[in-house]
Amino acid sequence: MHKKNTNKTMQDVARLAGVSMMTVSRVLRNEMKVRETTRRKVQAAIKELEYRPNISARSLASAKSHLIGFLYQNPSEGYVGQLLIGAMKKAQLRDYSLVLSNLDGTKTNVSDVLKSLLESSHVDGIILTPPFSDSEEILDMLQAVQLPTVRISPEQKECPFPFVCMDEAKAAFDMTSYLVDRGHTKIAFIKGHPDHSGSHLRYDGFMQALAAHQINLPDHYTPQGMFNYQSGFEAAEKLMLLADKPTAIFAANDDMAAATLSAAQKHHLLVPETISVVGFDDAPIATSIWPRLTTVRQPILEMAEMATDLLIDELTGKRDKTKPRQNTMDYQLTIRDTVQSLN
Amino acid sequence: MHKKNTNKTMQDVARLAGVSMMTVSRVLRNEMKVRETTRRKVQAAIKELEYRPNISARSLASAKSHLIGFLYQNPSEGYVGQLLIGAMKKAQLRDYSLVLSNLDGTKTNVSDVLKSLLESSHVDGIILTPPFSDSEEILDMLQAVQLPTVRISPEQKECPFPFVCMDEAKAAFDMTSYLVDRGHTKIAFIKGHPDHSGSHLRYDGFMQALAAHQINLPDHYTPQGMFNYQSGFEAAEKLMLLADKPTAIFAANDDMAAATLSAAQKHHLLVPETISVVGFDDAPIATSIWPRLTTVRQPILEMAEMATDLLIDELTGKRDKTKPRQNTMDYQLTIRDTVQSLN
DNA sequence: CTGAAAGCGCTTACAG
DNA sequence: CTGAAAGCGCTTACAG
Repeated sequence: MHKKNTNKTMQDVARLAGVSMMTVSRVLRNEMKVRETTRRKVQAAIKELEYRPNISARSLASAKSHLIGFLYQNPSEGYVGQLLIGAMKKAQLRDYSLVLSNLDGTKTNVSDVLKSLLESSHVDGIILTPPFSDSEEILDMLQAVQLPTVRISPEQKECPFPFVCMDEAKAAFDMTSYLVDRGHTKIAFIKGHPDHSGSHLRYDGFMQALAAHQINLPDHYTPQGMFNYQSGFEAAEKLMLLADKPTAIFAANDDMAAATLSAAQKHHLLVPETISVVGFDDAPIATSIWPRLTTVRQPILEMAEMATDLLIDELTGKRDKTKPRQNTMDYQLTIRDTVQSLN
Repeated sequence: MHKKNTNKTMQDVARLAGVSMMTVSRVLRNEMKVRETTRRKVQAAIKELEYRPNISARSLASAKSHLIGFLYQNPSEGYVGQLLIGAMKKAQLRDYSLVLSNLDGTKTNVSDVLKSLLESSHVDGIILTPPFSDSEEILDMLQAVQLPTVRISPEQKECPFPFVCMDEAKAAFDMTSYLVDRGHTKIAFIKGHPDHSGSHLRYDGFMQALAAHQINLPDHYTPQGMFNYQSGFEAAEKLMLLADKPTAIFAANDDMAAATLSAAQKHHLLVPETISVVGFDDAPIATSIWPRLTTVRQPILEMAEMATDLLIDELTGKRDKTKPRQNTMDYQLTIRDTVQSLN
């Protein structure tokens, strides 16, 4: 019953357009070597018949699965969620599906998990998200099997796989400067998960800004967090218990910034009156807390979309040679309500 | 290169096991009519060859896509996220893939979106999440095309499609009673999105508990929310501005309960000392805020898993006639730190 | 309980 | 620029 539109086949289109299946196939795959008039005839026939190619048949014949593996870990739900939505959207648009692979609990043998993913799913390509974008183990394996791969926010730019990233160090530098401009000199920084390159980049930017403004960094002002809420809460509490409290806390991501707000509440510190807080990402949580978080907006969704496009271009041989394989996107300081000016 | 394991085909297994492809296929699909000794031989061969069936070939031959449509809307990210994880996990386990369809921006023509999903994706079945589990428009369409469908947390139990739910009214009743037992009599309720059946069920349970305990409900004590943070925040503020403030607020879901905590902070009300707050769902946010939220734990993930199983059983003809098609799962009051006893 | 044959709807070389 | 043939790896009737 619901197959009424299913039984229109390439043969039908070919017949209606007065060409061979081969030509229809060419038009469908956007190959260049088709005469313009022929192309139009075929496209008209496709439209009239409401023809939809059968993905299974295509996959079988081409020995391609039209599946993309999406490797992730989940320290920060909001971040990964955005990434996923962007990738999913683009994939769907271009007739690919995502196979999600959560490598959370697998500290020991990431490569085993990857291997079984490759064997069982027959993915055509891989999207790597932090911290896997910089995992030598994974990168080596992928290169060995020559599986097209694209990376999101890697630190290592030399690796041959294309990527899309953001200048996280510069963004952290700018955010720190913003704080300094508002009169803050006692600024603490909650570090992110050490496996994630973003942690280092953001920390570096913070340190550089401090140096540039000749600001001293007191002891104990850079507690370690893990990018999740719990670790951020604990790190923030340490800071709040210090005799010489900071006037501003820069958390390496929004989840930890949100946790810092909670910790402030627990310790009866008013944000931003008593203590200013800024985050990084502009994840959904940034506007789901009160006060709304001042943070660095990363175009997370757009980064995922671009990465997915890059990969599919490569898979379909549509790679535009003029398009860069290394893309650095813009960020933006998003000023909301968690910073007080001391001037 | 990465296809080393791909080229093992059913033919190879058949040869090694000394049977026909037909028999291998039967074993693979767990059909009953295979002699036990034959089955073992085949299974051994599969194992030895590390044979993995080619999904595309199977789909093509069987005219089934092995795709399941997952319809959702996104008022509460945490809730949908859990649902998604559960469904995804089970689907993957049983060789199915999910096609996500977000019906958020499409107030007007849900049926158009559904129609195009059916035509373009050739899904074998559908998982309906709230509020679509009760959408007559969608239910009618799905029945018309006879597409196997399973529903999560519907209100209408009469519809022929199987479902899995929870006794939300009873859970709300219990939570309200819990508040009453702790001496609260001035209890407000922030209502959920009117399209979601859960909103009514939870509200009903709340009202019944009040009646059972002969507690009066002051005017303005049941502001309307929409299940998201923003609406919860506004509703909570209204309550906090009342001359006759409640001592406890029951938000119809955790997102709105979290917002209530934020609103309390804005208005310098201490939780739970000055005002108690409870939620519903036990979504991830419940423990990502401070104080940690007392709430009703719904087994969201498990519900999605069961629903997916139900659907795949039906799709593969494995439906166990003894298994109920209507499943009501257990809930649990999860007591954390946002309720103060007045006794 | 088991098998030989046909075919699912495409794409891939290979010609022209 | 276009086409005829073969085949991708399974499952579906149909026999026995």
